[in-house]
Amino acid sequence: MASPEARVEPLMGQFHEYLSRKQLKSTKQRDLIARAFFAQDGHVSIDDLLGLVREDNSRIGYATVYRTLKLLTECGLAAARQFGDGQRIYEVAGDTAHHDHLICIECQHVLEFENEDIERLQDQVARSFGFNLVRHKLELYGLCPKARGIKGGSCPREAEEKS
Amino acid sequence: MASPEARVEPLMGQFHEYLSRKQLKSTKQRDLIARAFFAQDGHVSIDDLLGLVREDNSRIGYATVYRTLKLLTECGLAAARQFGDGQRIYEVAGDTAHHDHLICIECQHVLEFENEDIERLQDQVARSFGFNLVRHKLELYGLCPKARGIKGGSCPREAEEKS
DNA sequence: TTGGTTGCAAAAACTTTGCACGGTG
DNA sequence: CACCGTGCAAAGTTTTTGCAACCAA
Repeated sequence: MASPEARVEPLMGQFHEYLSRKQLKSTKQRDLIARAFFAQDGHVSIDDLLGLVREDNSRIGYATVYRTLKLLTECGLAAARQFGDGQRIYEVAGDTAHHDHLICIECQHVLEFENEDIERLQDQVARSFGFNLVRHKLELYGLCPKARGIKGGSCPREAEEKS
Repeated sequence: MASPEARVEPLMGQFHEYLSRKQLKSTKQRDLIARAFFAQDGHVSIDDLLGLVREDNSRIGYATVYRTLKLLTECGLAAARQFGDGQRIYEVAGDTAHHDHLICIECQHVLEFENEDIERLQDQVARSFGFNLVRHKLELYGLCPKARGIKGGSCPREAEEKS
């Protein structure tokens, strides 16, 4: 997967595209917040993000961060999460928009895949409920060949680490 | 999957076991709340749950519901979850494996669905990578009929609130 | 110019906590 | 009986909203 730095620009592009499609405006604040968000590797809380953007512009307030994150969520570039009883956090979801994940529960390796048939069915399901599908998240958890004990089966993680 | 009714007793058993292991007490309120929670099919918000238990005992307050749900989370019988920007909701642990979610990004309503074709394809995909599929998580995000501006289109959330 | 946008502060929503009383072990 | 749990209300947190000034298109 792309490193955090490398993905920032493409994601900014998607964000701007969404803004103009919706006739919304690009502003310094939105850009600053979105950029800081995309550059994060893992999960960010509102406070984290506010702290980051205030390094650049100390006058930014919570409201703008909340509003921008809401926009990012609407266009599928961010996803709200909550682990346990902790506070709400956001994660970059842009890279999950067009491919899905296959995760080995043994070695934790994550493979990405795409499958048109599944996407088509997802669309059908959404339509059958009267919904217009915007994005999706699909995660498959299973055992990789090695973990299954297949002789010669390789663990995708090990195979990759050699490179 | 076990029907909601069928699983209540075993889960109550686990809960009581946890309580006694931790030297905590069983009380009418805890039982009432836990039972109502386990009997739910999908997701429950604190408010839903409070409403349910108040049918039986109108003097129960938020605090007790929060405290009980915290206990249930600690012992792994409940999981806090958050879809989009909506409020925190809880679901019965282990209940996520067998249905998927369709979420409106406008009104935050969550519908559950099952689709055998999708599941079959997921299995195929996993197999094509040499994986043995154990479980999955699929979330579809879109706009409900009303949010799409369809005249007469109803928001699932509103439709539900009438009942 | 015409809206959408921002920052601030106030309001609302959501959770947690302190305390006196009540109930379980 | 000792102590944990409960309900209530108050306190804390987190998130949203109203509004006048501002800024991008």
